[in-house]
Amino acid sequence: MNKSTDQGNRKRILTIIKLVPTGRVATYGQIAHLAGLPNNARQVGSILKSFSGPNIPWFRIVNSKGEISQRRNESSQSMQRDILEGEGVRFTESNRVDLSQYLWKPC
DNA sequence: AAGGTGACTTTTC
DNA sequence: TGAAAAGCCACCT
Repeated sequence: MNKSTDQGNRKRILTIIKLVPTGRVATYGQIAHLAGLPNNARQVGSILKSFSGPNIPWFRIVNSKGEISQRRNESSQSMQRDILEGEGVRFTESNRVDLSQYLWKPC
């Protein structure tokens, strides 16, 4: 495996994220799995942290509990929730989304 | 080069 | 049910 492979993984992950439709969410692990990196959920978060480009619906990625992951700078967290609610995603009283309802199921 | 870190997940109690 | 621990792996010091 060479250097270009790693960058290819990054590109693959971003490509998958772009496929998540409006009003739906996906988990870090799910994205990693679809990108062919089954045990690299953490890397998905790592990439989203460093790369915030256009056309990347980063806000549709939540953790396995259906909640918005905690981060150093919490400014983007409230923004993430606002955007999702704007797309019709409802949050429970425990600040989680119902994955059985909103989780993206690729066909 | 070796050890710490983190926008995670799964298992264990 | 839920908190805590263990597992994981690319990145950064």
